[in-house]
Amino acid sequence: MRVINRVRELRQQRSITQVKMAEDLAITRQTINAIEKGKYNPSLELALRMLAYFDVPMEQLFYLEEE
Amino acid sequence: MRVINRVRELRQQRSITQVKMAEDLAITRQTINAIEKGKYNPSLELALRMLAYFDVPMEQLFYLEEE
DNA sequence: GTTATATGTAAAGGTACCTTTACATACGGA
DNA sequence: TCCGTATGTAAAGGTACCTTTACATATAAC
Repeated sequence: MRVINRVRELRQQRSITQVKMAEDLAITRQTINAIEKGKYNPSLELALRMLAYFDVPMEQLFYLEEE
Repeated sequence: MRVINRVRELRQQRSITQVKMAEDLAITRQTINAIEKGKYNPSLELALRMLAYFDVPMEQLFYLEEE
């Protein structure tokens, strides 16, 4: 059960750079990049902050891959 | 920005024990207990599995405490 | 062709998450 | 009382998350 994320898609839809998003969320650019590249999942807290940032419900940003 | 969770409330509403919930989710009872007691937050993956388990949207199980 | 912007990646370190193993308290029923 | 069930908690170990620092490539503008 992997977690799929659409961070890159939503970020690019809004024409936001990794740098700006990192600043806005008070985290590092490397963290954004690693999450977009699927290196690891964000913590629940960071995931919730990203939902608020993009103003979307969970299922539009993170969801479980079934198998 | 703390994460608030209502795991205990939803679990008890459904009359499910920590033991059964842990078995159903294939995790340990200690993990359920620690999360209910606020010792730490679940990973995003486990949080998503709990949403599916209780069949509720994110905001009914986990949300950010504002301040 | 140099500069600025955006992104990719890596190593090292700290903390959070989750496990296994173990012991403990509280409660209800036989 | 004794037993079974439910819950609380602790220590030790492994992996995941996130940081700081650093260097790297690609592109577009001037």
